Amino acid sequence: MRIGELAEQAGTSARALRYYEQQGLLSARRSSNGYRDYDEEDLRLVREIRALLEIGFNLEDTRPFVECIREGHSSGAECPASVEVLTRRLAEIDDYIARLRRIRATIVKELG
Amino acid sequence: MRIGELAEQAGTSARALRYYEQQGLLSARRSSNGYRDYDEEDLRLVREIRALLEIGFNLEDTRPFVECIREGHSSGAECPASVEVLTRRLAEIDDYIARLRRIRATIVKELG
DNA sequence: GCTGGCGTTGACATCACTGTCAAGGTTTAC
DNA sequence: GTAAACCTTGACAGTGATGTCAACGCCAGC
Repeated sequence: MRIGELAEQAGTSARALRYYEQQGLLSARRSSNGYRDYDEEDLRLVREIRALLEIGFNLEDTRPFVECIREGHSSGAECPASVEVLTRRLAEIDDYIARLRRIRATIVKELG
Repeated sequence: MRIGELAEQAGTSARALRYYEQQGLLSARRSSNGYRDYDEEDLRLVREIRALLEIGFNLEDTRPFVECIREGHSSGAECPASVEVLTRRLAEIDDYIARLRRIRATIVKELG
């Protein structure tokens, strides 16, 4: 499939896919005319990336998941490096929630 | 007081203060040599700005607070426009905390 | 064979705030 | 009187992911 279709299926843009490729997260065979050519595995990969981005990871954080899938695992979260990223992010979220709670209390006091 | 001292007292940089001025949040008398000259009121103003930035507001959001203080109120949060900003931010925080909780649950499940 | 829609690369724009540098003027301390 | 430390303005850099535009190539339908 070509880049436009992959983008649509994965809910993103061709521009974003080219960027992921530039960052080494995605690679594409080329058709004889130079067009990028993707398969179902690429679709799974991009969907994993998008899902992670949507919950607040940055692109670099998605790398272990991508590599995990490339190594043949069905879920990107099955590899130690991915687990480490998940664990770290979990701690960040807990910290952030705590911080937001403090800020919330400050605002409520201001409003009170 | 001059810009360097104000920056230090307010815990920021001269660069940032010039930026606030450029954005119309801060104004400065000029000494005969062209140097910016600030007083205690400016210090209060900048501290208010910094406090708001630190709890996640952007510069534009601080404008109502700054104007509130300029109008003579002792706290920037005393004016209706400021209250509106605080209320909006409170709702955003609540939404964000809820979202983070959902993300947290997702991650915990992944790690499961 | 033309038009429209897709693809290609490369480059610049965005947001918000700040760092940093250049090239110069001023003040302070010795 | 000179060096260090401050000030001035203006401009460019960088973050992260993506939008957007330019200038061009390819292909399908009519």
